[in-house]
This record gives sequence, structure tokens and C-alpha cells, in this order.
Amino acid sequence: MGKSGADLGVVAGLVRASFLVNAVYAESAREYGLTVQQGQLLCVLMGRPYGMGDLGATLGLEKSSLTGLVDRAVRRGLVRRAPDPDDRRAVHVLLTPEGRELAEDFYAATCRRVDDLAARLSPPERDRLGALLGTIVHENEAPTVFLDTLQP
Amino acid sequence: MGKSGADLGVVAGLVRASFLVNAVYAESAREYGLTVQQGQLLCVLMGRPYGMGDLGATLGLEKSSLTGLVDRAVRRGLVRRAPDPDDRRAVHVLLTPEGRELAEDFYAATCRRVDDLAARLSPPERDRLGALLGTIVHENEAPTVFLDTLQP
DNA sequence: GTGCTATGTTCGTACTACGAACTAACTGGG
DNA sequence: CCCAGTTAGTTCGTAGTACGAACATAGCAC
Repeated sequence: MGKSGADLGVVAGLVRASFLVNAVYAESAREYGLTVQQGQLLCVLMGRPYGMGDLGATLGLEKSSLTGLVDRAVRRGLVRRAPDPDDRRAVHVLLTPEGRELAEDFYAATCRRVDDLAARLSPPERDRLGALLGTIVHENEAPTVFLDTLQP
Repeated sequence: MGKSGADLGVVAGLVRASFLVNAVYAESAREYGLTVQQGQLLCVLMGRPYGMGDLGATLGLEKSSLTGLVDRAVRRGLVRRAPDPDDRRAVHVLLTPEGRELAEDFYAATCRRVDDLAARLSPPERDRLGALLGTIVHENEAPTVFLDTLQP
């Protein structure tokens, strides 16, 4: 179906749509003077504070990679480390007020841009797409790297 | 609808599904001793040779970023630069035989892994998802960073 | 309390990405 | 024909990303 071979297999569709999302994410990050990874860090922390370990698992990074990422975010005043009162080895990473503000702006801009990608879909198509992607996300236990727009 | 809030908005669905695809892509790349960017380069070049300019536009990179990426791929014997007979400033970047072999293996492995992400969808759901993503990809003129499985 | 494990950091290496400045080559107007 | 302006790529300096190995501490189990 579809004129001009517009329909892709699921695999190519997922990969190429991801490429678009990545590009849009990068554009948003750049707009706010962030790197993609820093933007991702802020988005994750919007939900709640994380320990370094959880953060690495969520972002799919080794702990050694994370130290630097958090360091740079700390240096920019976006994030801070707080000691864990129950475990003197552990730290919690959480947004500073400025970090939260920037995170929310970045999040909103990214939502807007990603939404624009799907601009030509009808409301029922959007629902259908959201449901199908939701299935994939949940079946594969994708970590919460990006909150849903309508938060419970 | 959906048990346990399994349905996401389109935006969060796209972002989080992209995160999964990125992770899978990285895993594939690692399996073949490639970085994500090198894998992407190989996948693009599977379709045809590119000039540095077109390549930058396709991958969304500045030309200065591309020089190094291609240099490293050349150093690994995956890719070579060929002079453009019609323009002595320009070069064509194309896969070496080893590069093509690796590209095809990497491509196949990535297809398999991405396909697995959608393993729990029924055939009609997969078709529907492919069609919806195809619309997004075409409406937004996503470059051919990943060939469709059934090449025309 | 002594070994074992878990949490983070440090260090060295390779890669990514950008903009500015540069070289070489093409192109169009005179 | 030649020069000005443009285009294709490279070089260079800077910042950030990502990893594994080695490390220091702190908790935990026995």
C-alpha cells in the first residue's frame, strides 16, 4: 500500500525515525547550550533524584562515564551531588533549581519538536502510533529517559 | 486503555523507542568493533558512494566532523576516498570490500536486534507501525541512513 | 574483625563534534 | 584570459563522550 513506496518495514522505520528523533533532540539541546547527553541527564532527573548506579543503568552508561557527565553538569550548576544519609559511599544526583528550570524548558522544546515530527498524522493515527510504541517500550523495559507528557 | 498505563503519548513513545533503538544500535556496533558513528557511516555507504558534502548532509554532521570520521574508517580499511573525475576538489567515499562485508554483517545484526524489539507485535501491528513510521520518515525527509530490508 | 562486595572516582586512551582558518579548484563577469 | 567569489575538503584547537583498569571507602557476612 502507499504511494511511492512510502511504507517501510518496521525495522527501517524504527531506525530512521530514531535518526529523526536524535536529530531533533540534538537541535533542542543545542538551543539550550546543552549536549545531548546533558539533556538526557536532565530529563531523567526531572522525574526524581538518582544514585550514580541507577543513573548509569538508566542511561546505559558505565559508572566511569557517568562521573564526568555529572561533574560537567555540576560545574554548570545544573545538578548537585547529595550524600546518601544511609550509605556513606553513595550519592544522590539531583537537579538544582536552575537545572530544573533548564530541564523543563529543554523538555518542553523537545516535546514540541518531536510532536512536529508527527504533525501530519491524524489524531487516531497518533493514538495508534503511541499505543504501538508504548508496547515496544514496555515489552523491552525501556528506562524512563523521557517522561510522558501527561504525568500521573 | 491498556493495562498498567502501557500507552504513551506519541512524543514519549517516539523518544523512548528511539532510546531503545540507539541502545540496540550501539550494542551491534560494539559487537563488530565499531563505534555507532562508524556503523552509521557504513550503513549509509551501503547504498552508494557519497561525496563528503552529501555525506555530511545525510549524517547531519559538519564537514569538519566528517573528515576525522572518514579518516578513521580509512585507517581501519573500511572505506576509501576516490577522486571525483569531474571535480578535482571533490572526493567520493566508498566502501572497500572488507568494509562492505562488515557493513552487511553489522546491518544484518542490527536488523535482527531491532526486529526483536518489535517481537511481541502481531504481523498486522507490525505493518501498521511500519506504515505510520514510514509516514513520519517521509514527511520529514529523513535521509537514507538505513536501508529498508526489502530493497527495490 | 577479616574477607567480600558494592559505590564512586581517577586515569589513560580513543573517538566525536564543532567553528575558524586554510588550501585548492571551479565558475562567472569583464 | 584573468580575477573575484564560491565551493569542497582539510587542519587545528577545544570540549565533551565513553570505556576499562585500577583504586579508595564503606557496608556486609560470617
